Amino acid sequence: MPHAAARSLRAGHSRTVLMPAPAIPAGPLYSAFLSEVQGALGRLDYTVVQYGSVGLEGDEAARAWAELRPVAVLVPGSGCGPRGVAILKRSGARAVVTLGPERVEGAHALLMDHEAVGRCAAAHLYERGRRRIGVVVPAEPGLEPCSRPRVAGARQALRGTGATVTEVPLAYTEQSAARLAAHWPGLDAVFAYNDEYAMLLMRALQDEGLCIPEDVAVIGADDLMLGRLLRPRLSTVRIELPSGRYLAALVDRVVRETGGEPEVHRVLDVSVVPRDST
Amino acid sequence: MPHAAARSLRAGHSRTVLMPAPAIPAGPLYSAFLSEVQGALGRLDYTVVQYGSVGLEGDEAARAWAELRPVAVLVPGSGCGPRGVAILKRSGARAVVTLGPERVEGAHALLMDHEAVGRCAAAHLYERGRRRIGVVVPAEPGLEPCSRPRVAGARQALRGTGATVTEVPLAYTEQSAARLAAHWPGLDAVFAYNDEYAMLLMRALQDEGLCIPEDVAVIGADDLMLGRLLRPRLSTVRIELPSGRYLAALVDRVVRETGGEPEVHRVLDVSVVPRDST
DNA sequence: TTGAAAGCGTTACCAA
DNA sequence: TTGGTAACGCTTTCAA
Repeated sequence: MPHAAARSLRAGHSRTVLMPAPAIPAGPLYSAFLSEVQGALGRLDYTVVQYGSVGLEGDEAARAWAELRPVAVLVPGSGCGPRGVAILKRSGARAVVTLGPERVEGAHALLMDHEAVGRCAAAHLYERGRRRIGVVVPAEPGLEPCSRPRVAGARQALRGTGATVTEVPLAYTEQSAARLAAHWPGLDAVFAYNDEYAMLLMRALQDEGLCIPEDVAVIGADDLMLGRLLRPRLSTVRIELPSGRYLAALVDRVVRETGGEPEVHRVLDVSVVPRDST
Repeated sequence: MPHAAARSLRAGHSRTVLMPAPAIPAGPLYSAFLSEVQGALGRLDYTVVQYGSVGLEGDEAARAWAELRPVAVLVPGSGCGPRGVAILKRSGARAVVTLGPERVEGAHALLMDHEAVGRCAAAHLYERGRRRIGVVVPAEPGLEPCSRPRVAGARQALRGTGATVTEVPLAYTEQSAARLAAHWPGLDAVFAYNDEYAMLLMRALQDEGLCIPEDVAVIGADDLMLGRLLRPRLSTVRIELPSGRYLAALVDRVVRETGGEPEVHRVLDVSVVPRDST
């Protein structure tokens, strides 16, 4: 019964790819992507390990990861700054790839362009004739890295059109949604961050007697099954992540050809799925 | 910059707790539980590692896990038989804990009593006067370990009452649900496996002109937010997993006091949340 | 108080 | 072909 630690000590390197667990439990879309990546890397003979680095801050976390001497690290969100990347590389990591809305100095990046999501949703609402457009900002902590760029994207898309963008804070509770609906700030459309927040908000608005889409158009994101089941059917922004194979291949290539400039890949394929709620 | 492998090699043991990633991407309930466990074990100074063992079969998988010489292994579902447990213990694992519907020889068990879920749902439907009761069996592979016991539990609860239990296969697609609703086998109630399948089925039944709960009572499970947002509001079986701290404490105790018989803990706290769909 | 050496399980390499 | 040895990085132990 071999001993992995001894082997990698002797060899001076391992085939471990480390994926620090995201701080927020991932949604269905992202966790499907992660398990695809796991499968694909496994088929390339890497050992994929998700590391739960609870409550470690910044460089602390990177140091903890470095102790495992992974050959590659896939960092979700903004879990690692430039200093962290340097620590990892110094410890022998051949590839550090960040998955998130912004790139990090020294690391390869799969740039998840959440601004595009916001742009896409806002443009769709504008085309539908809406001019007072809200963008839901979830109150749950840890979602800012996604929600901020979505707001920014919506603003971009509507710059110079005369349409207004209003941030709409919303917690994922019926109470919060009811309160919002009761004091609805007269918006004629809202991009609800994702399909789940959209369902929550739609129900609250309907309970207040507002008609969707006549009084308020609602669009979600992620194209979850539940959107198709709602009435009116929920319009949504479909977000396509790259395939797990794609990321696995990137990691493998970078690991092999050790040198080379960090690559930046824009990876969110975004498209409106218009249905009945807008 | 210390080297974890060298340290654990020298020390002869590690503080790594291994959690093989479940074959099926976990639902919101279970993944929240897992990240609680991670946090709690982290606070007890264990290093929690999720290992993506893609496509390894039975003892193969156990051998791969054993190579990492974890001090404890938390095996979800039925990922490991008695032989696997023996392999792990021989490799030095002080605690092997299975999380699933049935116990495994030699391992401690957190017994997730899915039969209780089925019993609870069926009893509720019976109390509501229903006699021709369906139980959804998801067509998606990998859910059997949960769905089988739920069916069995429903049968148990209704044994000798004269009520009938019918298995209702259903894939998680609108098409499958529509087909089922179009040829609805005249059942007056259905336990839909969970809230998501319930939403899918409810919509399909409504689209066929059936009234809920008058024509068909529908109950889900998991008490997700979406059930509260549906109309009629979805009755559901709330399932409470133990706290992460509980499992972490169990692991810690077993690791310290090395000997001792395997413990079996029944851990699903199950209760009906009656709403408007039954 | 500081420093040197042994040994954990592997594997690469060299000698027989 | 086979077998023995050294070295990977760390910790523990023992000696100066």
